[in-house]
Amino acid sequence: MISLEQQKAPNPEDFPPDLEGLRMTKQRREVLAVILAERDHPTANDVFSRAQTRMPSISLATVYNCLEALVSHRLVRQVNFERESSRYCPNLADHCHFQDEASGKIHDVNFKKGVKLEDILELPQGTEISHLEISLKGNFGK
Amino acid sequence: MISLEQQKAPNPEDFPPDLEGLRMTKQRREVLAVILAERDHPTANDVFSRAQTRMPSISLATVYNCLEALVSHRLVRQVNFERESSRYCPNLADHCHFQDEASGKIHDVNFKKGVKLEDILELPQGTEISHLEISLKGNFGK
DNA sequence: AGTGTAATCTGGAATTATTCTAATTCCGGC
DNA sequence: GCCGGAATTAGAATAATTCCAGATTACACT
Ligand SMILES: [Mn+2]
Ligand SMILES: [Mn+2]
Ligand SMILES: [Zn+2]
Ligand SMILES: [Zn+2]
Repeated sequence: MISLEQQKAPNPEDFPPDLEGLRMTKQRREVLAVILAERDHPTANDVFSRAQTRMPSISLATVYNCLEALVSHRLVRQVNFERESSRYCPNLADHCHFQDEASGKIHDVNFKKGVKLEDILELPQGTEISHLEISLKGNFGK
Repeated sequence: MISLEQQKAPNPEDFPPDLEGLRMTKQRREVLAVILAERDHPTANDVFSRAQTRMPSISLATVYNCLEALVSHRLVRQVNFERESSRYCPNLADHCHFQDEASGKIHDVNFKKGVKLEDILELPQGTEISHLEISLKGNFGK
């Protein structure tokens, strides 16, 4: 498991051949390394450009394939803001996203301790949540 | 203001000439009436088909224009689920959306009384939220 | 090492929701 | 009734993503 505290860019070669049941190909390693290297929520195109610097032959279709594989194996999170292009996030902790309207930057926002969604939403008995996305926009303080 | 409890489809002619500062044209009335008539979160295309039954000359571009006008004047809410096409909702109360994976249906979900977002999220001092979207998927109970 | 097989990768075409454009029509005020 | 701006329209354009079909690679077994 890759720590989020990790500061320097991970070396793609360091990933085991099989992560969470996903066979790690050269391209998947590179895409994952790109996403872990910076926590700026890049788009597929951003990932493509960055991956190309070390792997000039990678194709955009492959980046999409890898992202889909990584997301479905829960190694990366897909982040959506309204109808903008999807972004990708290496933070696997429960969190949501805030886009600062002035800078365009997307910030991770954690839930306060002990908060459960069932506590704040009027969900009928027996509801099971399989997917949740919370997206905020505005002026991010500090 | 149009009540949400309203059961029968509203007559487009009943809307005043100016709603929330938005000039109500024939097409905008029709689009709004379509959205108020059923609470099923139709897509732009759904709205287009329905509007055509009473107004065969309306164009899809106009439906998009009207939706954008209605949304930006807060008469209608735009609802997004991941990368699916946008849907439109007449419920102006604070609420979020739950898509039942079995039926595909989208349900409105209210917040419990007295819940404030600041209570559950770790937002830095001075943050101002201008837009918020919460989308859930799973098995909707009941 | 060599072979078979399935998975993956690739470049380009296709898809599709949405936006843009430019011409026409409409509307409220004079 | 006329003017000017706003709205509508059909169709073209855009852009993110997905699909496709052939080439490449990786793994399993000999
Ligand atoms: Mn700010
Ligand atoms: Mn159900
Ligand atoms: Zn994140
Ligand atoms: Zn709704």
